[in-house]
Amino acid sequence: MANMKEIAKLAGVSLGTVSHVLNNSARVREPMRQRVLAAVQQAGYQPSELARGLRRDKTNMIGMIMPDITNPFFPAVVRGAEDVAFSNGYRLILCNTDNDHSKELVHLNELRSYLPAGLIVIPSNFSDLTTQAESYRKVGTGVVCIDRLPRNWKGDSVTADNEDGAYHATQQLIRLGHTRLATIAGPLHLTNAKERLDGFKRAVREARVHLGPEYIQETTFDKQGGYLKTNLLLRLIPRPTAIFAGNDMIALGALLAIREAGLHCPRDISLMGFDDLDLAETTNPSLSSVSQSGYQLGTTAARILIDRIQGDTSPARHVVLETSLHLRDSVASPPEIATGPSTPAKRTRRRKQAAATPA
Amino acid sequence: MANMKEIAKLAGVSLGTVSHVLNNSARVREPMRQRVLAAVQQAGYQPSELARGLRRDKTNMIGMIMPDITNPFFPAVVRGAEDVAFSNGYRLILCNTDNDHSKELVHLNELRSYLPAGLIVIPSNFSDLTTQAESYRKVGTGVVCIDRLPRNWKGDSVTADNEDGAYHATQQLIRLGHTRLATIAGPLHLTNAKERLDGFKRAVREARVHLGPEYIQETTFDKQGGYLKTNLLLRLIPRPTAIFAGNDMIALGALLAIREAGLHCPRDISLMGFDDLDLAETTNPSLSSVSQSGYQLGTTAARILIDRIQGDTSPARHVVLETSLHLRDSVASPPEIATGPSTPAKRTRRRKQAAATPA
DNA sequence: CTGTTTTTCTGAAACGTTTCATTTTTCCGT
DNA sequence: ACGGAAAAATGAAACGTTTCAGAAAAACAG
Repeated sequence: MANMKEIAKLAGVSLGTVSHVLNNSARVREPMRQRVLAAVQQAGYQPSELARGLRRDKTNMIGMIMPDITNPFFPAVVRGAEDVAFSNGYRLILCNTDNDHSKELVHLNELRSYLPAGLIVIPSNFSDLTTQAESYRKVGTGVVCIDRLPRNWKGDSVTADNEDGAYHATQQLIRLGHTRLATIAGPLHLTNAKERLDGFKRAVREARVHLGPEYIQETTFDKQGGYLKTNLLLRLIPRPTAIFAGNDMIALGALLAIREAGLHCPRDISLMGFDDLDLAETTNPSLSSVSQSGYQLGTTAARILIDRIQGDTSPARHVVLETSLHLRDSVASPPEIATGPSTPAKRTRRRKQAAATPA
Repeated sequence: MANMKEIAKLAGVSLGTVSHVLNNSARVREPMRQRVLAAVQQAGYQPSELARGLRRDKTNMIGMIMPDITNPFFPAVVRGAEDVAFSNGYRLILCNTDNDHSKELVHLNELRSYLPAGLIVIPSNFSDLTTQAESYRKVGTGVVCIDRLPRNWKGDSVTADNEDGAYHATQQLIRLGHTRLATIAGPLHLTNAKERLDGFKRAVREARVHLGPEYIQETTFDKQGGYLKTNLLLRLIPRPTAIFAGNDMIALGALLAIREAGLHCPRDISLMGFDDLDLAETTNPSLSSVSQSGYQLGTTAARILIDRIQGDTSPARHVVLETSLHLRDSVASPPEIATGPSTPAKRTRRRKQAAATPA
């Protein structure tokens, strides 16, 4: 491929001038500028990002580190990030950690040798990101953390309003008449799982409903976890009439367990999920869920990162995205109260606006 | 970050020696080698991939170009590719084309400036990949094409055995007694959609079933397409008793249309999908589908690419992966033949082994 | 016109590697 | 112990940019 030297010769100018034209790094008089541009055009010249990165000590690549692209919530996040990154001239390097913090560490270290402009990270379990990000920041590389935060995270972050979403979802169950509530939370060392449980608890507390500890289960964020814990919950006496699941995968497992137990959702038991994955509307019954926009998570993170790259040095931003409640067929009034066919109409309730908390 | 010069000084050797130790590019006596390794260890040195790529005229990045990571079939492909790429020291750069060939072209061009070691591409609609790949290959960059092939593709490829999968799925419907078959194919300019239709037709022909052209519909690979075309099919007289959908998204739309028409699947009409997405087992009824491994598609492509990078110059390989039939609740015998509760047991039938066709 | 200031342009150094032609060291046979 | 061959180590050039100090050109004031 052509290089700058050839362009310089072709345009009859010096190397430096070509560079200045290409980067607007100095005034160049119009006729000369045009000659350069013409030569670039003619040769189909593209600057080498490698040489550029080497010289500038920074490339236009953004490392995206996440647990597993195969998890149905994450692709939208990646897509969001890629869209704004690409349109600003940045490329995404994808890394899967499988929620293993040592694998995360490996990625974090190896990415250094590419001098990425920034990092977008969905931290793994027990992530040590806080320390690592410090060392990245020292060399001027931004790191923004999304979806969930590692211990002591002080940097930029974008998350959903998990507490609020869970609170309103639970409140809705209570409003329908449920008093025997249960929840299956995700791993509580993850901030998002913890916040959702907190929201659930707040709604329960405010409604002055008493709940034995056995009605609050913790498990992994997957179908199997939901299945096993639901089997436990279904054996409790009295049996819960509504389950709030920490995410849709858990809810899916719960649905399976409910069906296997010969029970019927929502007649015998209501079910609420979190994330509002695509599959929520195709299950049987369709799954009510707290909706959060993965895409927006991604775009927002990329936006912040690019701002930082371009010199924004304001204090750490903590963007919290609104959620909305998506009611479908999996929730209804509890058996004792049920009045005829009690499937509430599909509807969506908006939550508070996204809030950016500077400092 | 430390560079080679510092390591050289630290170890008391020359720059070249450090490089030779790191790359095994020349014999270095053991004591010296040890001193270098120790210095590397001590300084936590990592070679700059930028400098390395610049000098070698090739990086260890692999460009992965696909329509949309948000399409539920693709994340597994990416994951497969990333797994074998990463474990061989390569990184994945992700690009979405939205099935737009001009966007694909942009990506193809911009990726050049990173000197990627190779490209894995799921071509967009009307892709001009064949031409582009030629110019990449000229500079020693491998390109492997997966899932579907652009016009005149002669290079390495990995695809599923679409024809065979569709053939056996259709055969199964026929075996159950269906004679009024219909299919909703994907966009027929895509090779995979075309092959699936071919398989369908072959099974129909072999069974000596006659099918009017109105029983064969073409649409986009999405829910909406399936929904609309199913509405058409349901109005035909006689109404088809089984629909083979070009993929699971189309099947999903079909399911919706069937339900809305007041019909019941599989009692009134059987439905078969393709891809066997995760959601196939959570729909109501669960969806029978031709299963193909996206993950394997990804790993195989990456494997081939890395072989090429390491100097494999054998003729183009065309790997065709087996599919398997995943029967669930959405298929049963047609109404006229039905004998009691006719839900066939869940089972999986293996198809022929993966075949590599060297040239 | 001339000297000064301002603007534009140039050329070389530097970024951190790999690689190749040389030099230095080691090894071996006599 | 010596000379020559083989092996090991070295140093500089090159990859394609950006950037900086300085040269050249233009603009301006008197």
